[in-house]
Amino acid sequence: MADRVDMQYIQRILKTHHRRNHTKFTREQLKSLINVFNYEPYPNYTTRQKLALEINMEESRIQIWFQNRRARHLFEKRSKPNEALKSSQERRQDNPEERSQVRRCHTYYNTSQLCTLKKAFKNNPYPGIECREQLAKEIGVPELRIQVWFQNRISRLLSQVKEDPEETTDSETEKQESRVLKPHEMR
DNA sequence: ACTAATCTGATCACTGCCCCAGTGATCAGCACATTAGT
Repeated sequence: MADRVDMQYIQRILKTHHRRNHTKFTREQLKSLINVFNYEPYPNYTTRQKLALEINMEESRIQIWFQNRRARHLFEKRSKPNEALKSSQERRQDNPEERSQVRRCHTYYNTSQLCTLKKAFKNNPYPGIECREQLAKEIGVPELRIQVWFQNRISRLLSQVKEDPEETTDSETEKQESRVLKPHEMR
């Protein structure tokens, strides 16, 4: 019985799990991105926004590009440890100015927005791009903030389940959330 | 094959409340994260 319920759950998620379109950067955009990366591999929000305007690309795509670029760079440089990128923590220790560096403004969700997000999470903890965009439009928050909200929520739920797998609750919502499957377990 | 997109877990940063829990933002990923579009 439980297996059948899970299958329905999995099928529903797979059906609605769509990725964002693959972004194709132009040669000029890549040139600008690489230039910035070479002297600032950890650009703050202000820098990313400025760059976004400059190359006419969403700031969220730029943030992801830098994450992927750092991952490749760190992988390539692992054989030469002294050339590795400094972590953000190390950089902050080196440079007190870094401590006041601009992070993106904290997003505050009101009760109604949170209610919508929680309802959506209950229905599908791994929403695809269409679903996230619809939610973003519905509650008036950028799509990437929705993605981060879901990432934090699933992450905290999974670590909570790991910490106390025996935990049982009477709440139907929590019961449903506690049987969340990881994406690779769905395939 | 290359690389953008996504996921997980850890940690930072800030808020509201009174010392720490809650939560959004950011980051790495080490038998070198995985998945999927081009």
